[in-house]
Amino acid sequence: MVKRVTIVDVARRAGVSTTAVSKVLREAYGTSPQMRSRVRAAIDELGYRPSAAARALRGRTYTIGVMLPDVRNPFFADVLDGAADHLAGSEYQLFMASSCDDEESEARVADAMIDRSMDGVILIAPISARSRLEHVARTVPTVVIGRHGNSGAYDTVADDDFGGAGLVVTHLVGLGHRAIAHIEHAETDPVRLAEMPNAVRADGYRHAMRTHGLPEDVVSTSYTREGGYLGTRALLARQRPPTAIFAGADVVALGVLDALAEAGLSAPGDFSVAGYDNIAFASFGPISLTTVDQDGHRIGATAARLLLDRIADPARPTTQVRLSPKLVVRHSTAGAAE
Amino acid sequence: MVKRVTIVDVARRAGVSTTAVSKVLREAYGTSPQMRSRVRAAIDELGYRPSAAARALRGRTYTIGVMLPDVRNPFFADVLDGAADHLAGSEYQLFMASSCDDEESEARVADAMIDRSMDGVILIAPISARSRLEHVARTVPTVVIGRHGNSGAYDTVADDDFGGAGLVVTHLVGLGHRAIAHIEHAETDPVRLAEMPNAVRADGYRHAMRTHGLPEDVVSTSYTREGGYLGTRALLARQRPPTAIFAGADVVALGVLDALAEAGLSAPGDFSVAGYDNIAFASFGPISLTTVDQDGHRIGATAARLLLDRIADPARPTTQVRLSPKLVVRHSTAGAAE
DNA sequence: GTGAAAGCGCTAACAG
DNA sequence: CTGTTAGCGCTTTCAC
Repeated sequence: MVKRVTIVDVARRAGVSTTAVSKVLREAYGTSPQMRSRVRAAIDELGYRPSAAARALRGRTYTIGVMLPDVRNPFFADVLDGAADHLAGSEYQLFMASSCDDEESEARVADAMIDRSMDGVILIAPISARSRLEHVARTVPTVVIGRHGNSGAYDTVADDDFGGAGLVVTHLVGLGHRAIAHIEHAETDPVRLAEMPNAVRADGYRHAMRTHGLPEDVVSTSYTREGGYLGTRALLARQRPPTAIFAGADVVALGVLDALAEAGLSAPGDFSVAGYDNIAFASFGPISLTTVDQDGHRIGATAARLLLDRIADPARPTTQVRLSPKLVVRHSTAGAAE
Repeated sequence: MVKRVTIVDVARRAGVSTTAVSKVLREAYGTSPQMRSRVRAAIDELGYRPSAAARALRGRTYTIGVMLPDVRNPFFADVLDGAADHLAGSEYQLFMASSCDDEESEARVADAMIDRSMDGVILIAPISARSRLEHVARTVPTVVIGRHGNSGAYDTVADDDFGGAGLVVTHLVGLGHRAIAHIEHAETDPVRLAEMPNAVRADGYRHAMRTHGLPEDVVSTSYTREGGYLGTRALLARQRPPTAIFAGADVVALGVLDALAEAGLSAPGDFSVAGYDNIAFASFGPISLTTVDQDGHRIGATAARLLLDRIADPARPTTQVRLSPKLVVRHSTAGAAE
């Protein structure tokens, strides 16, 4: 293995001290123009890049960690893109790690980021207890995406899931549907019931249904394709199935369509189906899913911005950003059969 | 921000030297049972975790970097799962970073991993020049996934893309098709033509067509949904379109189906369509795509195994693992119309 | 404006 | 078996 070029090599080549090189590197105060150019020249000639690992011990690592719950959910790709775009051109590098939908693995991932002295972390839709998130946030600048509770320890960026669910219900009611079922991600923990996007969407659904004077009809499974499949099977087994199904996430809606196809049914002919997230596949011709776009790109970019601000000033008061979603009407929803 | 517990705190608490703590941590030679238990107790009481950042300067970081070209391609999720599963239980933590389909961003990502003293890197389907890959491999233990050339500097894990393409052609020929088009990812660089999976698949297609005495019919676009869409539009515009379309990747096949749907056509009624990768959506009811499964999970697990072996012994000779793909027949392919 | 020196948390020689 | 000591590559006082 090749030996790395270090700051000492650069200093020797430029005929200056390592301190000087360090200052030029960080554009710190106290360097003359001619020293800067000599150091820069030496850096280029030698192909020097500072060791982030060594920097970690004293200063920054220029590393930001993103914890995401599920590599497969394409919605998170949009969030990542947004964060990456915001960070492009800066010295920061994004690294992601996925957790496995349980608190222990979330803790392991967050600890791993802390142990590696990352300068900041973005946690996407974490399920961990509030106290745990605050513990992380007290150790490293933290932005939480998706959770609705506000904390004095971390900034948050979330979609208005309550309003977004309302958009879907209103759309379906406008099409003449009255029996509208909602497939949600089962949740029992009281804090998560108040803070997790899935729970807030379910609340928004319930509220909207009540507002329209319609009966609530919630099926609890999980935010996966299988959850949608199982939920739909349960609905189809009823004597009087609903006429419309609002899946809490697009991946769930895919499972709904799976189950319908298996039963020889389709959307919107037999059932209207709507999702949430506007993942790339939602626009896929044969699916053409009506859904809610929560602009993952903007969410990611906002999270990156808040994080850089907090890294710059860890003491600044926390912010909660809530972005407004918009309904994307496609072909999976249509007027209710008489 | 809270101050971290360090090895000094643990040593003081346990009444031993930091060397002793370090040895216990690494299960190194030269510690008595009673010392081990005292140190372990102190670690637990204090909630100590070693700083990977500090370790980086002397020993390992227990960090493995995975560079992937596209977060959106669900096939890579399988590879990641495989690698993560193999690493579960070990001290290693996986971090991923995505590049942007150009050599410069690949270099930036690989350098970022090197700068952070990662113990090893897994590069998924990199497009960089061979010399660049070997440069990386001389700096850090490296496993390359997807590339076919073999190198003395890095291990490789690849699917038998040549054979896999043959499976598809043989399947379609067996169904009675004779006009079979292939949509590939355009490639001009000579090394990539020999090493990249897309190019090898195209070769396998050509070879299989020749073997069956059929005319080659290749459309060059890109391995994206849009590439499939555009390629299909071109095919449909012909006087005599083919009867079957073999897309070089499942995402491409989705674009094919997009274009067909737009033209009021469908698979397998009007055209047989096959893909490659067996991404999760390929099994989605309304799509039900015939495709080739290259077992991403096993590819990822194998890569992780090779990487750990190389980290343990950087001098060992390199290995090239080639995994056999298998055809998954679903409903998007059917007998050719007479 | 510049550089010598100390030290971040850990590991690895080397004595004892 | 155990502890002392010297760094790893960088940043940061603090003299000059």
